[in-house]
Amino acid sequence: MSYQMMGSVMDAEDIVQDVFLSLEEGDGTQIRNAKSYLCKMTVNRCLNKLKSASRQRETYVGPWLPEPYAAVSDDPMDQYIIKESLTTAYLLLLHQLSDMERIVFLLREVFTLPFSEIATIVGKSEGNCRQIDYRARRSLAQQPETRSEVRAVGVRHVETFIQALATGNMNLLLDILKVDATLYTDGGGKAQAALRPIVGSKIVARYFEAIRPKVPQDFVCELREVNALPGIVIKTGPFTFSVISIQIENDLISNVYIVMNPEKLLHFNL
DNA sequence: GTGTGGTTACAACGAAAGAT
DNA sequence: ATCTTTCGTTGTAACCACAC
Repeated sequence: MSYQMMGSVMDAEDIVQDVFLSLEEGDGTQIRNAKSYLCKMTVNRCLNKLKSASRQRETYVGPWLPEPYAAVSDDPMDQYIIKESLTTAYLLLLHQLSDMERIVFLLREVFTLPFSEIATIVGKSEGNCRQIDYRARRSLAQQPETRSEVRAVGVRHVETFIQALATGNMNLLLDILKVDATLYTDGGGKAQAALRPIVGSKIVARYFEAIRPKVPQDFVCELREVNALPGIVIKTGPFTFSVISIQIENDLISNVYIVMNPEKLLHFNL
């Protein structure tokens, strides 16, 4: 939930660690409702971080994408966590909501807390929380579906993608991209990236053609699930150069998300 | 005027309690 | 055991206040 709030793996880990640290310091016996108490601590820390994060995001260069998260183990818990709720598209939609809408929505969705408890956690009236949640759900109603059979197609497309990148034959891309496919690149002003989303299969293919010479010669592609979407991790030596994930619609690629911002790729280098 | 956020009202639903 | 009533919760809409 912390990751869904922040859109950042590092921040989420910091917050969770911080919450557990203060739990150890405090006297646990006094806490009657542990679930609600933990939620409140997490929410407060998320809000604090978001206040400073929103200032930074106002000056963010180019499109902002959530930090990519790739499942690395066969741990069933990881598999559970990485399901549809963490797709890049879904996280992007979540981050279109206001902070309060996102908190109320996630407290309801993830922890299935009653509105009375959510109200005490966020310090608002019960009715207001219901309304906030209702409005959040209405905003999210346009959420794209990600069915499992779509994934198999996605993996095939990712392989084609890698082939196109490796050979430079961008015509391969035109066959698997929707005509109105959109490319989102997040360089955060630190890596070379497009300042606006790129729309149209031909223009997207041309973009990849243009950036191909800039990709280090010794790059290695790893086929990985990124934010529950089929994806590619591009590495040069131990360093992650960029992380690409793709969204499938009607058996074709509708959206391509590329994260090149080195700050968002740090945990891939660990 | 418009958008955003809060309050209030109300219908629908399900669970719990009581009556038969 | 089954039916009825009550009550709390939820989803939704309408309205209001405020900032821009």
